[in-house]
Amino acid sequence: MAVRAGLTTAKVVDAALELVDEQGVEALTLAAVAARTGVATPSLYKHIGSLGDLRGLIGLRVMEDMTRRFTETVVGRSGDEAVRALMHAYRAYVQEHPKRYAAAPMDPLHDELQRAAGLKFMELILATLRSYGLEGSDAIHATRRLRVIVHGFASIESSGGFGLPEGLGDTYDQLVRMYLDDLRGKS
Amino acid sequence: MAVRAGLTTAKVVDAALELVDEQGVEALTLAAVAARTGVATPSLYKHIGSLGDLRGLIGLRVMEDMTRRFTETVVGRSGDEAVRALMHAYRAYVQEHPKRYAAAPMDPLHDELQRAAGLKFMELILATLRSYGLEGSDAIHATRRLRVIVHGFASIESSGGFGLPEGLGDTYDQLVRMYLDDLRGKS
DNA sequence: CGTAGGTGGCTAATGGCGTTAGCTTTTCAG
DNA sequence: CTGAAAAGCTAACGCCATTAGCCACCTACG
Repeated sequence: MAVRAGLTTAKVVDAALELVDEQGVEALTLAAVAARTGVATPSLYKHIGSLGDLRGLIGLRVMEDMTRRFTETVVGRSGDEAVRALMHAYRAYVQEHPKRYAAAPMDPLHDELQRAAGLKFMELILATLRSYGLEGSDAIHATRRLRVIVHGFASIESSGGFGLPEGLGDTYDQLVRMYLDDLRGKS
Repeated sequence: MAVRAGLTTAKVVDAALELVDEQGVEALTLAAVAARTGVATPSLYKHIGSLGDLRGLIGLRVMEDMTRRFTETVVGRSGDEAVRALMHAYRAYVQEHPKRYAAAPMDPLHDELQRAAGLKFMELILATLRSYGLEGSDAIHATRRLRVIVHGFASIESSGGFGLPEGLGDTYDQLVRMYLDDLRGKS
């Protein structure tokens, strides 16, 4: 009689991600996800291996989501315009999902599950910088510098780390300009 | 007969910080702190209000420790030399205590307990930038930019977020130079 | 149309944790 | 020397993750 919930791993991740968006990573609990999906807690184990696994899946999802959006943003652009678009898309994503950002893996390359997604993101940055003709380690350093800036800003902003929200857009514009000036000065 | 442990709040924080340094923030548990201090778990409540409080105290301690060290570093220097010293001291601290950095509060200004320490750190940055003669919001933006860079780099490095450790010092040097070039260009 | 097996759900139970209550013992001020 | 505050303890509760074992549904195959 009673119809089944019809869960899948993807639906569990969906619910978990909603929960994180609404209440933050600390609130991510199997009990809460089970309640949200209308199932008893142990039933989740039919779809995920553990809470740690679920965290990994959420991180993967976020990373893929970000990379997909940023790719759409960057495609068809080049040079400074592409870099500006990428950096602003990064901030916009984190502003839209501030709680979620804390669930994004900072070291995707060291996780078997997330490695492919991490590489894809790295390659997106490299591709965005292509028109600057950077070679070898110069390209790596430039990628790292960009990542430091976007992550540093997003990390602080999403956790309310800037005292006042006033003029944050200006601060970010300055960071983007600083990065581009530096990039041009080296090319 | 049996001699008392003679705990104090400070000693509890000491033990907790050691634990964090050794095993990471996720391992911070009242049970573990109790074991390390040779006391039963509930006894800790004579010295702290809750686990959350202890986390706040640890964050405060780290922030004060950082500010103290950076102040020693910066005192007696000015201009580019001071900024370079501050930024490198920041990285050095996080390299020495990578796990601990995850326990540092990112929004100290919004916590009653940590606010004073957060302000002190902010003022240290402002003082370090003093010789550039920045006024009003320019000083705020410059402070934010510096914070974004040092936190962004330290955060990624301390969590193993850079694929390879190779050339990380070069990347950081480039970031410092980029920041200084930008600062000079604007002054 | 039926039936066997796999799949997805359930309840019960375990162990670790934070926290509270209430008791005992140490310490030390007067 | 004494009494009370301070600092420890044990017991107990509830929440959580996880495991074991059970049952009902769905489906593929006869």
